[in-house]
Amino acid sequence: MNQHTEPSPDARPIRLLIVDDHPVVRDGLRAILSTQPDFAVVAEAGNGREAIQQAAALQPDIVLLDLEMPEMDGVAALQQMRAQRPDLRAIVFTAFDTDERIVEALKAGAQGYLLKGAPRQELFSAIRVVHGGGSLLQPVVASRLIEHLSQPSPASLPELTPRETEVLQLLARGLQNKEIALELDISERTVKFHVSALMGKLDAGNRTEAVAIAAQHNLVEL
Amino acid sequence: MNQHTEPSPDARPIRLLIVDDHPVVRDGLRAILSTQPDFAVVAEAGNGREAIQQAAALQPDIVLLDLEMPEMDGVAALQQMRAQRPDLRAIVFTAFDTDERIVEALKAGAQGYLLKGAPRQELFSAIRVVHGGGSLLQPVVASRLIEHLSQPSPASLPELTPRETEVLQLLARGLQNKEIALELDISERTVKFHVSALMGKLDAGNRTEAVAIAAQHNLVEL
DNA sequence: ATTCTGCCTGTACCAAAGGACAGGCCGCCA
DNA sequence: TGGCGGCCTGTCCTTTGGTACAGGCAGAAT
Repeated sequence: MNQHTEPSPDARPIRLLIVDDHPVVRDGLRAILSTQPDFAVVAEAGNGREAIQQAAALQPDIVLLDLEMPEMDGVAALQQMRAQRPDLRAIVFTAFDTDERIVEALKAGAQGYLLKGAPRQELFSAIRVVHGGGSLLQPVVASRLIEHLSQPSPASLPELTPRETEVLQLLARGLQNKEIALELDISERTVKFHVSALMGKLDAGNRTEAVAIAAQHNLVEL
Repeated sequence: MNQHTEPSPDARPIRLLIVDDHPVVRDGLRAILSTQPDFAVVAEAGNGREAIQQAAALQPDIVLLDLEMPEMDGVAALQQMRAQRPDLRAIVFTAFDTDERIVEALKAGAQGYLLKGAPRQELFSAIRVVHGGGSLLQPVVASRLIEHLSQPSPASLPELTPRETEVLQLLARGLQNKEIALELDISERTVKFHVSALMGKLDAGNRTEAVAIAAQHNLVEL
């Protein structure tokens, strides 16, 4: 993946669906993309709902979509489309570069993320790469993504003893005290002791909240 | 970020710490990096524990580290180092390209991820970019990351009714039945009813497991 | 008009969870 | 040596959680 796929004019063209709420942008994209012999813009949509219909009707290979739209936003639309056609690939082409938007879009199944303003060659190449099974993020986007991933504060949450950590893992699997006791070969009473300690340290009112908090700080193997 | 930072030979060089369990690799890296006037390899380490000591003692700008190591692996070491020096930046340089490793490393705070075998120019450029505050992933690595993010199966888990979804959210905050009842203005008995339905659909034996499972399929606002 | 489903409620009963209080064993460290 | 922290155990008691069984109401579908 990510290898350079050369345009091959004689092969079947890559079928594209353009989704953006601004007609001007759609026209512009269509014009730019038409210059490439291996691309074919098969449809346009002005919002998420239309996009879903068009995607179902015209079977594009790749959807090029904006995120901010009336009616139904890009992420929701993308989820729908991919639920219907898991093989559909998508490139987000938008002005938004916040980490939340990026993560949302990628989770929804986008294989590419380009910011509006990207040079057209970069857009062309992204389409070909994604069509070839690869994926492509602009470096800026990758940076944002990494910032988002890198854990904000490994601090702030109290230290757990090894034993507490063990108990926490089993707790997260929904085992009850008796079962945990059996698993760790200690008495049920001791398990209660550890669970209480755990709840205290995690500032949880009960075991369920403790697991939720632990999951949030992902110190638990779900 | 990610702009090209040109080498400036007269400026203070970028201080590097090389961490790899193979002496040969360390030697090779040191030799390659020495060809660049703006780099200074200030130390080497053969495992995570050494790396932490060296990082504390010699205050490198950037750590170049392998993941697979005896004594203490790269991820654990990186977490430690960044806990002590949050400004420290790190580039993972390894042969492993599984999505789990990549995500682990990035979560631990790495700003770059290169596979061994990357051309040296790419390595140089990565170091400079990361030192300049940016971050850099090889396209292959970015692809893996995207695959990992894209949700595997929005299906497979049963449909929840709107009411059940509400209850689930509150459940995940650790509220108990009585509190949920108060919140939703229904009887505690009804809450129990919904919780049971929830556990049935999620195939959980108790509320704690239900929350864990829900978190796993991230259908819960933690 | 009937059926189905989501949503709501009740009583009764038993198992599990969690707090209060009290204590023992071991290894580390000043 | 004494103190401290992690770990383990116990009894007693109250509050929650969860199941079983039984039923009502409203809206949508047929």
